[in-house]
Amino acid sequence: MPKDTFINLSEEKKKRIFDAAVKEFSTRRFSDASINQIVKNAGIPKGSFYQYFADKEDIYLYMLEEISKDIHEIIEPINLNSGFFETVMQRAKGTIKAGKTRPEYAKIGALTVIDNSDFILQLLRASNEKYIEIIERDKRRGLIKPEIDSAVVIKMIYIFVFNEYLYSGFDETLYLKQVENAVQIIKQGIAVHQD
Amino acid sequence: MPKDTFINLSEEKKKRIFDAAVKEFSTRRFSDASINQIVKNAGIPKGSFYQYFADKEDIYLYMLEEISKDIHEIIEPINLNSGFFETVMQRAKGTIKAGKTRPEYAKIGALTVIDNSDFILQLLRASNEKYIEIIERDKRRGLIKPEIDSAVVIKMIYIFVFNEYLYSGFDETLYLKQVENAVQIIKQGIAVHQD
DNA sequence: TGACAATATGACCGGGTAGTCATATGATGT
DNA sequence: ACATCATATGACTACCCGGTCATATTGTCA
Repeated sequence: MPKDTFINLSEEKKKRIFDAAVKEFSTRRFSDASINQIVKNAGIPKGSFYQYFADKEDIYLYMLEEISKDIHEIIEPINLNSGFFETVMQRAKGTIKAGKTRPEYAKIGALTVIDNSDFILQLLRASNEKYIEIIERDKRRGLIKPEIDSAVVIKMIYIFVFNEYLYSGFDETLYLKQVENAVQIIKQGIAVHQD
Repeated sequence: MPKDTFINLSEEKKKRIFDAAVKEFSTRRFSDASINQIVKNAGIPKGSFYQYFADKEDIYLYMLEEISKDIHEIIEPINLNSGFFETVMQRAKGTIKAGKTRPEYAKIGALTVIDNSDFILQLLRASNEKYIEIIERDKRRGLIKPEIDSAVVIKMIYIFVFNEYLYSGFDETLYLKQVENAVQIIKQGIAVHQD
């Protein structure tokens, strides 16, 4: 977490630094992002950065927290009672909605898919666990075949959804259509069919 | 393509340079790979490299060609009459077989998935077209639902198959099991079912 | 006002990168 | 033996990076 010297900064300055971080982390993967660029964009000296944050991971986590606060005001919270497929589509639509007002946020997420640094992998693992739980619940509910490997499904969805956004050139219509296709295919593949 | 000065080199020296390229490109993505590292590992001066190759793309393409020659001696050629799913599994098994004797080759392929540089994207696009054709043929044969978006399927398979190899820590058994699961799910999702 | 602590600052360090170029070496033909 | 040409070489340029640190500035309290 940021140091006290950062916390005590004026809101204006904190905003400037946050914006600079968003700009950099939405352009380059965490691994490639440059602190030099961030300080340049924020208009603060290099030395000051290290008065505020321990390192690159520190400011990245801070940025994610701020984004999380911001995003909750834009998109409706995910309905915890929804099944897995609905949750994924809700998530995809949320990505688009957020992407419309804050395109950078969606890009930050998309860039995590092509970053296999230990730091990013650990972040993703935590986020995936939530979805694994939903799949397991759907299995208990008799909605998803019990023999399906949750981890495989998560990977298919996660990688596809984000990579697609990255490669579809952030074209929302195309993206949503492709995700819908992918979800349909997987749904057909793993759902219990009533015949 | 490499310059004549390279072509004229002794086989031994060419091999050394090829090996150095394989070592570097199997460790870091094309975008991150370092020519300095390659020349260090090959034991040639920096200046010589530029006598042999135009740039990083040049040696990468040369390396791919050499690998392609080498690989055809290891794995059986893909049966052109197979359906899409069999082709994918053949490909996955080929990856493993090649990975057993030449682990670096598989890693080079895996690293392309997390590289979205223009150069790599262009290479992948060409390779994907082959598979799109196979899917289209299966549609005509009545094996795959005609309404399925081939591009979506390709992306699911391609990204998953390679990413999985990257993240499964190159554990062949785990990898093959996961790919089989994924293919099963997609097969269930896109195949025409005889009921 | 003076003293002390908190904060700001950018030059600097050691490391990396791609690519160039003047010079050295070696081979070849006369 | 000499000239010519192909090739070999590594120092060098011009850039990037993360991180440090001595010094300057500002704020606070007595």
